[in-house]
Amino acid sequence: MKIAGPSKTAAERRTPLTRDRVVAAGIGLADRDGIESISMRRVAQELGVEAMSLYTHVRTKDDLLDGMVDAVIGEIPTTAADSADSADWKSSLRQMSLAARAVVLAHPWAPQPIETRTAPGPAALRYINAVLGVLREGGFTVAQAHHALHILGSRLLGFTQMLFDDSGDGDPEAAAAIADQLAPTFPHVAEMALAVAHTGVLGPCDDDAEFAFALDFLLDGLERLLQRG
Amino acid sequence: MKIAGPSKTAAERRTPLTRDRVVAAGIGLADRDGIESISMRRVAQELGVEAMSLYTHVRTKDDLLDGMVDAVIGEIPTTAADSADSADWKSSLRQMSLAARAVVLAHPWAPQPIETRTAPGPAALRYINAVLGVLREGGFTVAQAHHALHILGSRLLGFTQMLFDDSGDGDPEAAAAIADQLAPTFPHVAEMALAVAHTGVLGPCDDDAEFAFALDFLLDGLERLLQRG
DNA sequence: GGGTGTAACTTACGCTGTAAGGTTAGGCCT
DNA sequence: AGGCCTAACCTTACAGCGTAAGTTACACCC
Repeated sequence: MKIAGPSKTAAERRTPLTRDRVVAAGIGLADRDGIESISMRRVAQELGVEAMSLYTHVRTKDDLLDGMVDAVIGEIPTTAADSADSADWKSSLRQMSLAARAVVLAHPWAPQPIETRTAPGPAALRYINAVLGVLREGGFTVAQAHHALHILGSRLLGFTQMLFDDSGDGDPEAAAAIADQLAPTFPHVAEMALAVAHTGVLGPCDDDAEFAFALDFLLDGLERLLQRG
Repeated sequence: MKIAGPSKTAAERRTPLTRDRVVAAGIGLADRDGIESISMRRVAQELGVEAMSLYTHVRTKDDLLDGMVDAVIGEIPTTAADSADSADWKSSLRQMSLAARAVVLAHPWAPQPIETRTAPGPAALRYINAVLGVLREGGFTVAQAHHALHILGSRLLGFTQMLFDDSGDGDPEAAAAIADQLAPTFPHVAEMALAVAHTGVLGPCDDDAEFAFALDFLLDGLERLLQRG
């Protein structure tokens, strides 16, 4: 039974679903509520649609995650790779890593699904290709570039995953209490926790410094690798 | 209604559940069927018990994962940290990383839950404490040791997570086909894929070499960091 | 033997991903 | 105009998930 009325075109009734719109809705939801909130029903709800409708545009939930990951990686600019000065591979890679980090900071949920992907999407390939291009034109052999890729590892994608989260919550007093508790059994851990709290790890600010330090450390090492031949 | 019969003690009827037994069952299941097969019902089944019974010994599923992760980390020997020769921090760390890698290879599912933990368990603290001890006694300042921890990152726990899995499946012909397909759009990726396949990445064997190379690269860098002061 | 404590079981709820099939609307051909 | 095709979207259903709440069975102590 259908109620008679002025019929509307599909476009009028709703903007049509597409893979891009589904993926974008997933990214928006993850940005807002975290990666764990991603379910087919929630994403569909975000689009004013039923869960099963998504399957017209996305093969499985994993395919949706693939899309989200690749879209995020696609946000990373690779313009630094286009520098004419091939001797400047170091600052190109530095720029690219920092750009990647900026994107990841905007999508803090991204590292987890990135690390569980099995195959790189087109955007990931494009990015890796750009990195390899910088290295090769900078004088690295194929084998050296391969090593560099392993060494820079996740930092090329902008994240440092720590053994544990040491970005203190900014409360030196609480840190001191924790350190006191740890001291008898784990003196070195306590010592570091205290020091980190004292010297003022102020959230993302000092994490940035730590990221930059580690990145430069690695790039300097690669430079020596290159010079050594 | 109860059928009369010779009553048995709880111990006779079944070996009683404990947190350790639950955790061990989880590890065994994950070793066999992968981390994705871990569900309260499956783990319970492994123990001949109902799912809800696990909650007597484990607060939530996440607590179970915490336990599994910490038990695995607890398998890593830290004897290398007890070396009397404090100048030999480099080989101590090398030994500890390789030992960690051996443990992780025995539990390939471990990296994923490790990376999603938020707080380190006792075994993790013990391990980190041992690493920091080696660094401090080797002459590193607290700040330097902190940097070293960030730089060695996941390698201290024995894993290299790659941007994508480049351990070719050992079929140079297939690799060549893939490379041909990639070449027009991603020439540098294709080049590397071909090279990796040619020079014979033979599965875990060459992954070991790659891991060792990256590890030594980092340790050498740390040594210079130490000497520079 | 009655009370207490503990460990295991049972039931139930609201989620999940997705298979199978139903409905609707527009485009195209005769 | 009538009929069919196709694509998009919806409905229903199922097996599995984590876990809250309530129940039972037994060991032990007074």
